[in-house]
Amino acid sequence: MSDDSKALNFIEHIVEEDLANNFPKEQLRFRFPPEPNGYLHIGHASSISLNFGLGLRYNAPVNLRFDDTNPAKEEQEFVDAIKKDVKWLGYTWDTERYASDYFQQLYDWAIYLIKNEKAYVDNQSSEEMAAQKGTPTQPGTNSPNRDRSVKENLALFNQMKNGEFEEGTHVLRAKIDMTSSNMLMRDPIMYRVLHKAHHRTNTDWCIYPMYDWTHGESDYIEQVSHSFCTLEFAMHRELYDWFLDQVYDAKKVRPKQREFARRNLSHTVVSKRKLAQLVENGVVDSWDDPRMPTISGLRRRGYTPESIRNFTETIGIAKRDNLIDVSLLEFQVRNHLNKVAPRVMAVLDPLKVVITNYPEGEEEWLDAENNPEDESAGSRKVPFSREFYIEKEDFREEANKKFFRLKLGKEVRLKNAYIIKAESCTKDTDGNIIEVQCTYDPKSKSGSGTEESLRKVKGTLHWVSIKHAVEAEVRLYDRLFTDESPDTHKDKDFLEFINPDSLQVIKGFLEPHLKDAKIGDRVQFQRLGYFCVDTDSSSEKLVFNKTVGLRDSWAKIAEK
RNA sequence: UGGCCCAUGGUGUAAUUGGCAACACUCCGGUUUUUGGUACCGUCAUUCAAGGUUCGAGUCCUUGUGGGCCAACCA
Repeated sequence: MSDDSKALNFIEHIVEEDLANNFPKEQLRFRFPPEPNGYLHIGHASSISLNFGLGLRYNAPVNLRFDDTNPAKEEQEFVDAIKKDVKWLGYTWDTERYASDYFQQLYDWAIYLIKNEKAYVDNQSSEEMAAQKGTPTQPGTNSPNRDRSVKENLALFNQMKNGEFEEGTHVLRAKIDMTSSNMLMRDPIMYRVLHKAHHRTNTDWCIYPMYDWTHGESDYIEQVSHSFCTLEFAMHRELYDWFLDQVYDAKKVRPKQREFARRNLSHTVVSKRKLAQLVENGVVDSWDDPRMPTISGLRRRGYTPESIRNFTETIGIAKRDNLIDVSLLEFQVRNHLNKVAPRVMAVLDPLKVVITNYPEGEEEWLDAENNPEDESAGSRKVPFSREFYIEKEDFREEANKKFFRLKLGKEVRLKNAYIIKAESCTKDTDGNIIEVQCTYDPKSKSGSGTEESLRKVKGTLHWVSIKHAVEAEVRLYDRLFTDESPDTHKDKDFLEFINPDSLQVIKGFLEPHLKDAKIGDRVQFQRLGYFCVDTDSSSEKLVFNKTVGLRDSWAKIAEK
């Protein structure tokens, strides 16, 4: 998976440098630390690939750690979903950890800080504390409670822990520097009172540690050597280090925080909060709606773990702002599915064709190759008869030379079958073409080896015998947002850019063996794209999702 | 008015740490093809700007310009 010949990203350079400076390779340890307050998305995939990729590269353990310090937002449902997604992506964690496992240790350390006069209880309102905080250009002022005695702080903190105070009335603060140019160093809050049940510790605690107090210490407890997070935490590093300094034992590994830029994908949002809004507002059906950029949404859409991993590898890791074009993601699914997806025929916008010189009532089962990219995939039989469907857009009464498909008086090959010639067509009262009459060349059967079968005709069409067709619901997806970067407009909310046509549900006609398709099966509808069987599918009602279309150079020609 | 981070083709990353700007995608053009798919070939940047150091600068220095981040009892 990690190829030594491949260029290193800046994170890997940092690790290499540490190794070169005699950091013991056996002490390398990483972690992936999601908060269980939502589902993982494509942005997390980068972080997952980075951390687990590092683990694979250096044969080092990687912990899955849930950053569960806020019981108001976190749920077991999310823990389960996150574990499922990481596994599905193909990664294995060393141990499953929870920040909540460390509540007692964190509490003990907090007492230690109080005793060292590095922390104090503040019982001002949040408004008062905010006022004292100052601004980025103006220093803050000290809290009147900053010089409380150790004894008093200990007593108050104990009361906080024992549930004697209401939420919002008391906090424990680190005593650092109210004049620091880094706002986070202006006596940050370590603990707040929250009378809420936690999904793991239930009501054991009513004081909960804040992120900054928890994260670095958790890394330290787990002896994580390198702690990678996104750029918005860069300013937190100073605080991360300060908290570590308070408890650090020089004989142990001292975790190092470094930051990388979060990956932004075009035409979507990559923020748990905003994705949650899409679900709550009913813009999509669920977190795993196939239009969502969540791991579960991509899975349901038909993406493979390999394609997502290859995507994260090709987009890399860096520190600059970015907006990754979805085409890089789409390329990876096509690339993988091209190798593994069986080819089948399906008509999504049917036009009836009748072969006037083909015997009525007769049918033939023709050989069809399952995958030209994979000989071992073998072949199957497809039924052919006098009446079948082709796509409406594959027929025109007349068209110019660039149109290789069926037109009156011209020939076209039916994939795996015969060469046919359009003779005439019939229309309804509105002038819509409703049927095309053709003749076929009986000697032109695919694979028969006859001179006629070897004839070259410019176009080849997919088709489905009407009598044998299996019907299915087919869900076609378009990008969720009309703007390539919907959440970067100062004057407009991202919800204003919702694409109203992101989902189109149609009826498709499939070749018969597809009636046994199972949920999750991925196939290529030839000439159309890759599709997979949706979780809503059943034996009574087949449901397919369009994963991604094939590259379509005809569409580009047709536009001109 | 402060602090921190960043700047390489249309997009995303590289560049043996000072030595011929590379890879993938996209776009455009072509070859092959019983998928207008796949595969294959080709075109597309003197690295934000201006100075400086150097035999030599994407890489180091200075200044400027542009962008992002920083004041939740969120993570």
